[in-house]
Amino acid sequence: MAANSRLTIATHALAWLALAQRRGLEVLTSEQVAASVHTNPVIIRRSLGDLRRAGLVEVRRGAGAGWSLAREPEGITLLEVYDAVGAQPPFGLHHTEPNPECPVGHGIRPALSGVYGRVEQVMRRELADTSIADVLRETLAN
Amino acid sequence: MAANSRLTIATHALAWLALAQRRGLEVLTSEQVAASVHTNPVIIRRSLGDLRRAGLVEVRRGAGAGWSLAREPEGITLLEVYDAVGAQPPFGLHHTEPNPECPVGHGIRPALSGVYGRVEQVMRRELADTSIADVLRETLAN
DNA sequence: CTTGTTGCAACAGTTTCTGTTACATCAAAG
DNA sequence: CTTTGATGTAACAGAAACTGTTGCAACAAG
Repeated sequence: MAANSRLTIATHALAWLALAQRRGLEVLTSEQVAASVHTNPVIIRRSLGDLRRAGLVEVRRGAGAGWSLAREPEGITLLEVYDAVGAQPPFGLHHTEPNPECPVGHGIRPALSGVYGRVEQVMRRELADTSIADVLRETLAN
Repeated sequence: MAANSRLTIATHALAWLALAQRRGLEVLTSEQVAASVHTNPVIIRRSLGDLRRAGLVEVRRGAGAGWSLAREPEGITLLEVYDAVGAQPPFGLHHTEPNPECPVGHGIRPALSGVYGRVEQVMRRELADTSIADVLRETLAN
């Protein structure tokens, strides 16, 4: 299992919830979502649980339970989904502290933090520019 | 070992080579670089080996061997380093094919590929805007 | 009370990355 | 030509993260 597919799974689930809602279905069970994503229902519960804690979806328990969007799909951005699923940032610093007696070892971590911060900022700006409604529209166009 | 520190290790090594070169040292051994990064020399050889294959550094073998920059530090961008070390992209698609009979499962992969491609593009543009000389300057300012 | 669903813990399997050891290869220096 | 000091690389261990799976408690509608 190489790549991080958490954003993909969560976005897929949200797009499917948005389409179901448009079709008049009030809720979807994690099993119904799992059938579309083609994975185990527990994976979906974990993912949608993250989104519930972030306030993006709502859940009804007991018999006849299931998931629904907490907001309009136009108002949910991929940045919110990204933050909700807690994926790790693309770049990490040194695992062990570099040699502080070397001028490079001493100052490189704050320097790289600055660069990585700028990269993450443009990434977040791009994710904030795409909504679940956008993804669903592009998805149905294929 | 959680985060991906390959770009960090490689950039650290390049900045250290740039500073050594400015100080009149022709080459650094992988052990000298490892002492600054605070890791094992084999890690440095692997990383600098990637950079050598990408044409960013040169190596001299035999006795008195070592590494040196192949170009001016102003001309080496972090984007080239990023490509050289072959880090995996930040987002991955589904591990298994989603259900093609579901409209969402059918069209979501090309839709997400488009979004992820745009994110990677802005990331690359930001990395291309920073050179090893920039990193070294900010490093020495700390 | 029954039924169907979520919540969650526990665990296995895979992958990726760092770190380490060992040894072959190579080229400069004497 | 031998010695010496370095790179190149394979092999392996250990840690961490993620997906997937099973099992069961908690819960609420009917």
